[in-house]
Amino acid sequence: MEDRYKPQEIEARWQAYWEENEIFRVESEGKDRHYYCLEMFPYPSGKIHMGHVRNYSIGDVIARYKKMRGYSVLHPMGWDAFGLPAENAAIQRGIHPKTWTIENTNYMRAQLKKMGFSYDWSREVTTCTPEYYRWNQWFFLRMFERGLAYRKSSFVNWCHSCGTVLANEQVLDDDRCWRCDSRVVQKELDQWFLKITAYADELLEGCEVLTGWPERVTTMQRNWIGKSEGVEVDFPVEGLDEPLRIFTTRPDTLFGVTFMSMAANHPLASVLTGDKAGLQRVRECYGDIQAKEGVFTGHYARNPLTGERVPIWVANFVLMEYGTGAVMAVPAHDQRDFEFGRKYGIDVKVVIQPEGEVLAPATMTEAYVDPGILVNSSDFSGLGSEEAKGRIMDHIEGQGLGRRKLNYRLRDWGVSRQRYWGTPIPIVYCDTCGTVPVPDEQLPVLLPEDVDLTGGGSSPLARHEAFVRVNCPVCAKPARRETDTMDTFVDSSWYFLRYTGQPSDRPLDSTQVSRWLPVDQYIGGIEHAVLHLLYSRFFTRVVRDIGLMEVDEPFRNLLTQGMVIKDGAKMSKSKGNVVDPDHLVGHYGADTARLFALFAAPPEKDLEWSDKGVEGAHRFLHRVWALVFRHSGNSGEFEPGALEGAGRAIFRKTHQTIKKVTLDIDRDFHFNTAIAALMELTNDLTNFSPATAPDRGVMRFALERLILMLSPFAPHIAEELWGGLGTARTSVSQAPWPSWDEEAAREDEIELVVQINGKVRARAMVPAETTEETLKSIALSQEKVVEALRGKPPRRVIVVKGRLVNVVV
RNA sequence: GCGAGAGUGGCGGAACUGGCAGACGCACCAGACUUAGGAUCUGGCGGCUUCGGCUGUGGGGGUUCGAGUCCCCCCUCUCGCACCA
Repeated sequence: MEDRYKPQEIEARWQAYWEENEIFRVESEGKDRHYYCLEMFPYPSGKIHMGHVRNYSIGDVIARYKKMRGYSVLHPMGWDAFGLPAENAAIQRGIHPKTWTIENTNYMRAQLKKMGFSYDWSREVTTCTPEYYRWNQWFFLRMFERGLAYRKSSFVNWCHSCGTVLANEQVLDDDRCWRCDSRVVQKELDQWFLKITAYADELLEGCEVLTGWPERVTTMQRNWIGKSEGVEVDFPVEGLDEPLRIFTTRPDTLFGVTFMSMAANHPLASVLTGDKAGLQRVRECYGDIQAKEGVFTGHYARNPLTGERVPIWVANFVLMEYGTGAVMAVPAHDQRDFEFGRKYGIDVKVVIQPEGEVLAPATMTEAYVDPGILVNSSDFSGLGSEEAKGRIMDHIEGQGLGRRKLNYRLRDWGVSRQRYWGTPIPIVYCDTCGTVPVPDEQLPVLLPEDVDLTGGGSSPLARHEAFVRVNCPVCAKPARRETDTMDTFVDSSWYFLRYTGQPSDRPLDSTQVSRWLPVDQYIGGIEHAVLHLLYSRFFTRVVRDIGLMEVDEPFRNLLTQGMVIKDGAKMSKSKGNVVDPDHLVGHYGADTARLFALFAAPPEKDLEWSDKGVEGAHRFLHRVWALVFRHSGNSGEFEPGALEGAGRAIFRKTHQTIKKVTLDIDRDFHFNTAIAALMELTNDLTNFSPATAPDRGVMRFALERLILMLSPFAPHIAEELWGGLGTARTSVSQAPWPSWDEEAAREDEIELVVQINGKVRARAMVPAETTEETLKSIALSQEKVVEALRGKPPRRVIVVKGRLVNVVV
């Protein structure tokens, strides 16, 4: 073995070895223990960045560790390869999106291989290939059959200059297009939707069983789904046949209604309101969080419970998107209604009194929104507000005035994109037959390659005559294809199923899915807390209901890694604080890059990048190399029970380190402290000079275990050192993870801390098994303790076995 | 505003069920080897100190023999949601 650590010379060699010997290929057969370790696949934007390095280093440690623990590990990688940047590159640089994408995947695959990640590349998935996206189409058709994919008119973000729809996240803060900076407008278009709301309840309830997910992620999903239980009530409108329907979660305040308010874009708003200028004024501050603007319609409604006549207003803060677009207003018990009512001089009627207090409309400064006792509420007066909710809802339903209703914040998922680089939606429009699904046997609907992307205006596919023209699958008359493509979140909603098996005639291999799913550990960024992770949970249930598998939840455990930041800010080109993984790997090697990414912070926290810290990680690897080199020829027999002195201490430290590293990985993947423990062991070994044969044996024993434990973090150097230790062996990645012996790890001496009144005053080395009585007498005989006691007996003595004695004087 | 999380040396971060605060690494200081050091090795490294100690985990109070850890109040920061009726 070389005397100096030269990562550039060894890393490529081991990468080739792993590849040639298919070390990380996982078999599909066998009844062994298996483990599915998955990291979010990247968008092939060109090069991997530090976020990828960190994400994939975390996953790789887990995968390699589980493999050493005897699991069959499925650890795949692929490409989220459809998407907008490919089209932009085409427009800006004249490269075809496919060429651009494939070139990027080739480059990035090479980068990932240079990082030494243990992927089973035979399972690679690329979503922009017909072999993959035909199954997007297949799933879409199954959803269409079930009424889960439907078309409706809806408002979208539209950029005139780019001639296309923008996703919400592609619209900048001031309503400008992220690409061309022109104004984005709302435009009504026919769009395809997937009916995720049909699963709203199940997705919500599923959050309960996701105990392996960070709580904040399930909380965000719960909030996103936004279920609320309430009641819909019809308020008759004077002079109108049609009642005004409202939704409320506070039926207990129904007796306190003093006006009604509706959204400015409510269908009745323009019908009822005479003051068109006022209506326009309200409309202009629709959704403005500061404002409380309203206009009186001139009409009145009748409270169906009380018969009271209440004015109907249009208010800017009432949203058409939620509930029925109209609300009953209770100024006494709703802060918005209170502010609105004050501004426009509307009555406040108190119907809930807090205990031990009496609210009066004249003196209230804010709405009382908490529970209390009902007053002025007919037969319901005197009830607690929580109880009253149920009773009043019963009454409303019994009288036929309304019905209980669940409302969700969650909207159906709009998947239409007026883009080229995506999955064509497999639908044909026929003048005779209407909306016709493309038959399965005609899939895939291929994305044509000869398109004009530079034209602007309409979507590229809509301009592609040969694509658009088609004969109707039902009546064979000329018809037109749907020219929208699918949101790329469709691609990423089921790719983890496709990794388990890639049959050419079916979307997935049910046997393999049931073998591997759910994913044991999923690792990725928090930015997908709702979007990708919610869509995948939805898709998984659809695939289940189609009958292809029995999985409910796709990801059993989720680890959301923190951002990589530098100089206090997220790495970005515009801030000029990016670290290029290529340079890093070229200079220090992949092992150093991995080690630092794992050492500098626990995975779920943000990681502050430090060039100096990287050098520290690099130095550590040099020290390990030098240590192994120095002792590579050493060996010797030893009897653990017979060890003494330094040799015994090293033996114990080795067992302690195995224990700590194993538990740190198993409990929360705290690699930073695991690596710190390996550094400690290395420091101890560096200071250990074995002089006897048993000592040399202990050194070798310790080095072997050090290398085994280092291997998931820094696999290349571990392979090389494993070989450097001499005897013929297989790849270190195929060696079993070391185990520890509690007995051997136990300290035989401890430093007893002696406190007086809780302050450390003395220390003494004592055998670890010393009894409490003896510890007490040792403590009391300490010079400082004797001084402090001055002959008097201690007030109290607390003995913590194996740790300390506190003498209270 | 609501919800969640976090505040520990110059920095990143350790500290299991309350029991030696600051592991490990970085930076820094001193020394060794050197023509040289931005290489390597050794040692030191929270603050104050009359060298006995004192003090210290955002601030204040409390429980306890003992609090970074538990309880109450306050401050700051980060993230998420933000008129959801």
